[in-house]
Amino acid sequence: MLRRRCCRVETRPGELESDYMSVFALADCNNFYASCERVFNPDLIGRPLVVLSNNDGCVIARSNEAKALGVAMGEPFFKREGFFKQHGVRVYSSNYALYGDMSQRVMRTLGRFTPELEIYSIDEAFLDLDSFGARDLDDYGREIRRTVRQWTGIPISIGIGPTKTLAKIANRMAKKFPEHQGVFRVPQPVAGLPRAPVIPGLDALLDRIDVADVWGVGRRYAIKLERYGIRNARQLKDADEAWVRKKMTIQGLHTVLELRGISCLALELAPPPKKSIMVSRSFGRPVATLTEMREAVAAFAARCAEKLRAQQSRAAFLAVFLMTNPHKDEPQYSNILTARLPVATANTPDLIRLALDCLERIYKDGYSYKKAGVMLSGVEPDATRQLSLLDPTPRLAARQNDLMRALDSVNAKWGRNTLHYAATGIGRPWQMRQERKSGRFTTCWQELPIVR
DNA sequence: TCTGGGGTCCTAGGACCC
DNA sequence: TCTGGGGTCCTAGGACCC
Repeated sequence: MLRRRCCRVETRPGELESDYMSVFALADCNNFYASCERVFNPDLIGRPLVVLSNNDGCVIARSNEAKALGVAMGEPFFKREGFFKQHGVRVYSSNYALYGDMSQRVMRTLGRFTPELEIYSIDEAFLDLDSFGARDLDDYGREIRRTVRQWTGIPISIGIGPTKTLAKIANRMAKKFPEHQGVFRVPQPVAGLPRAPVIPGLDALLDRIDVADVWGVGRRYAIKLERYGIRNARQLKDADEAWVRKKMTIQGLHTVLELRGISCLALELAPPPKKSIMVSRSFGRPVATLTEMREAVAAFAARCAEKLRAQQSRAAFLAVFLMTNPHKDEPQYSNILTARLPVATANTPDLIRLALDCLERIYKDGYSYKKAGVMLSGVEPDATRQLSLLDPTPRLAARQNDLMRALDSVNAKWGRNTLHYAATGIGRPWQMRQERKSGRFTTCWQELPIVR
């Protein structure tokens, strides 16, 4: 998920809207998934612990102790299983119901400290601290951190700075060096024009940051920059604007300006609705029959429809794709087919029907499929949708909407898939493997003992 | 045996039109 | 044989994020 670019600057250098008195904080949960597991199993505190991706494929979160053992992000679990046993590393499947709920608790807590909060990802939020300039911001940061820890059990780090990019860097410092006790601040500009703010100590700080660790610089750009002798954040900050614009597009230029203390990326308070929606999974075991594949694809389509309705939108196009396992020495096949819906819709049966249609046209017998998915595009908010001659009659539309609303509210109350379409299957043998999942500590009353 | 899922934005280039 | 200039729209591919 990435909602990064929302500009406050004009793209032509020299026409910048001055905004250099902003103060951003980035609150980031430490080893979030690992920390969530620990909240409900204190036994894990102080032990090496990893959380695995879907299907228990690879490592996607590590406690500090696991990091210290040299466990890398993204390592395939099967290659490390022996090592984990040997070093007593505790291993968990990902438990998104738990992490999602813990995330909400953290975000609600953070919301008490600022009127303006951007939830950037499951474990990160930007806070607008503009109006707290009179306070000691380091002190305020420590108070936020203490409160989140106390109310949710989750440890966080806080980085503060005049731009989002600098707040990100500050957060890194807060995490990396324990002497800062989880809070680090890049000072506000003390002088200078809006186009050239003066920030004390900035060069010395950025000199210590690898260019690859700058927000917006990925692996590819890091390699490219290195070729031109740019290895750290200070060198990137001082790079020529036109050159950066050419080599890294407008987004790269924004990163450079942000490093200088010129805010280009505003806070996004309400996430804009998604323009495309995808649900895809790798299967827990290979799927080799059309019957099973139909269930899986129907389930993906149904989930897409739920996401669509959750953001009050409809989709005009639907695509189905499937693929075999490229890591295996077996016959390979993959394909994708996109189709237009007669009218933009968020009605689950319509989406399932079209998805199954597409599937039948690309499915080939004789292969073991590893992964499949459904994608929706041409997604528009209900309110602005073009009307069509093919639209269902108002009466039918109202009935469909009522039915979907009822379905969604039952599932919201009693848990996902309490009510579902038969086409999506019951046994679901293709479902993800998650053999090491912790309990649904916060979200599932069904698992509590029933007291009579 | 076993290698995640879900997004966004930008640019270049081709098709097409006048 | 000669063979403009400028605009729009769409798609593919490349980059990024967590």
